Amino acid sequence: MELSCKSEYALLALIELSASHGSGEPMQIRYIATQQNIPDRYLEQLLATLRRAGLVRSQRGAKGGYLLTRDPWQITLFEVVSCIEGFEAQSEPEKKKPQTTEGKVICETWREVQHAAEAVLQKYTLQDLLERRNTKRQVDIMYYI
Amino acid sequence: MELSCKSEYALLALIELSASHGSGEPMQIRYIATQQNIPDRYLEQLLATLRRAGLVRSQRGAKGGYLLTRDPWQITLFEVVSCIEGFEAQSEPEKKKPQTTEGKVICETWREVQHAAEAVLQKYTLQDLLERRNTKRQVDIMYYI
DNA sequence: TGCAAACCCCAGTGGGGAACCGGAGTATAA
DNA sequence: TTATACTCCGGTTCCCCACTGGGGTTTGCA
Repeated sequence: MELSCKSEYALLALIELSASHGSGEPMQIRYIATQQNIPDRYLEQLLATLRRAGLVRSQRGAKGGYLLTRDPWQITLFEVVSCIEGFEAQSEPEKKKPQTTEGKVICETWREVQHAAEAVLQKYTLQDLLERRNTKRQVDIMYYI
Repeated sequence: MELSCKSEYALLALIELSASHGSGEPMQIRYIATQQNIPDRYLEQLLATLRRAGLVRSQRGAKGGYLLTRDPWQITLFEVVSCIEGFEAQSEPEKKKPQTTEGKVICETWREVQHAAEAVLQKYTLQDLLERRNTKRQVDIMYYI
């Protein structure tokens, strides 16, 4: 039930990328890392995972960095956390524990819990997070004045 | 998003206790453990946690064992997993990380996910699990014939 | 052409928690 | 009184998360 550090970092980075997505300029790991203070060598690995999943693409060399492959409203939070957390591929034919009837009942019920959680993650996109951040910033400015 | 072994064991044990709750007879750790094949010394610790949380009570000595303190329909799955997983007491004034605006947005969104999951756990009781087990057993018997 | 800036890959480490085991102690029914 | 159960406290093993390091390779630019 806890949000892992990994997923949080990934989401933070993707929000940052979403914000500058209009410009078409790639954004560097170093910049994102200092901006959200995430350990940069760690963020590098997360971005590599996101790249392999096709959510971002990278530009190597000087003036390189990362870019979203799709627009922010086309990327759901579910895609992000499921690729980072890696909960696909449990359809492999190895996890067959000979469980009791009670075990099956619990398992089914838990699937219902998971489904409810995933439904929430499905309905939000990076765009939504970005907009919420922007309105929140507006509020902060109002208080500041 | 994964159901921990701990919670699964605890739920299995509580289903077992629910099944015999009408009799008023206490049920031994050993019996539950072999029935659901759970390591018995481990189950002991889980039951101790449940006892401290007030979900079960214990009868020491010969012919002792564990009993539910309430009827099965009065115990929600949420109570069980939250006391086993121990996610209460984060209202302590220590977890205040100076997070960015983006961090807060993610945090709020995640809370919504948690809330959706908890809602499912709130609506089911041990009674429900027990009934689902019973109907499932009926089905198994039908197939057997 | 050189070189620095960026990404890429792989291999660790260490700290903490999950899962589990053992043993000595205590309460209780028979 | 004794066998049977729970109780308490500690230790162990294993694994994974978060993080670090040390090599690369690719690329823009002076």
